[in-house]
Amino acid sequence: MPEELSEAKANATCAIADVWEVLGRRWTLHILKNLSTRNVIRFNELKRALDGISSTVLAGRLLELEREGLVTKKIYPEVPPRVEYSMTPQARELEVIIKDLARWANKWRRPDGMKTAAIAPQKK
Amino acid sequence: MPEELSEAKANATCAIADVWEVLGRRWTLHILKNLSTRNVIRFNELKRALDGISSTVLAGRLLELEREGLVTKKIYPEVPPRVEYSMTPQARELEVIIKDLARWANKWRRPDGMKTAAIAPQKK
DNA sequence: CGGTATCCTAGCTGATACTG
DNA sequence: CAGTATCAGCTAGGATACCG
Repeated sequence: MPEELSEAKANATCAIADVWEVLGRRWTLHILKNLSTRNVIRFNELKRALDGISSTVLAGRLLELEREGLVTKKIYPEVPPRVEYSMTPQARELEVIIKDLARWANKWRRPDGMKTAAIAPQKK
Repeated sequence: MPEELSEAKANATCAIADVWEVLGRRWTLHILKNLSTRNVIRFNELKRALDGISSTVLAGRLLELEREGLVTKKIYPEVPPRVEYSMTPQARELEVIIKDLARWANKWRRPDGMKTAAIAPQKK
């Protein structure tokens, strides 16, 4: 009777809604991707990896992800300061789904248009 | 040998990027949800179902979805005009993944904050 | 009915500082 | 190093009006 599967009138997307809002934002997916390849990563390290993102935005994205329970930050009271970000188990599970999505995307990749330039994050 | 699974440096999200841009936009998920419950649906019918969306935006979203190959429109040269929208097989496959996502979202539904209030029990 | 054409605004995004 | 504060630009989204 879990209606996650059989709902017909209520909105199944409700629960997704807020996560979706975060995931849909710029850079978020790329941040997650970078996190997924390493266990932990530091702020500027991540910033360099993304190259093009500003501190402002990166900090914002990370905060959102943290609030959604997808990322945890660990602060080391040192000087110079060190902060390590990592994915939560929740995010690890999401990772799997995103890979399904990636597989799906590759499978149906537009054979004609080819508008999906290999790298291009999605600027502008 | 398909590295959709094992990639470690390239961006797996690349292929997703443009679909993501569409899926991440407002209303899109809801449109898809409505389409998924019915085989075909007409413009204003959909508009009523979403209630709150403007013609401008709905038309835009539908066009985007069509371009992504997720939706097809069928125009009947009648008067008054009738246009039916439906999901493509590609979208049907995506539907499965989105349900996985919904399941994931429900599973990890914030037990504490409860900011994701299904129907918002408390205010603000 | 099923859209387009216009216009307007909130807010995301980014650049540029500046701190602990 | 790891951010915040501030300001500016652009654009997605919505309201409104109109047409085939």
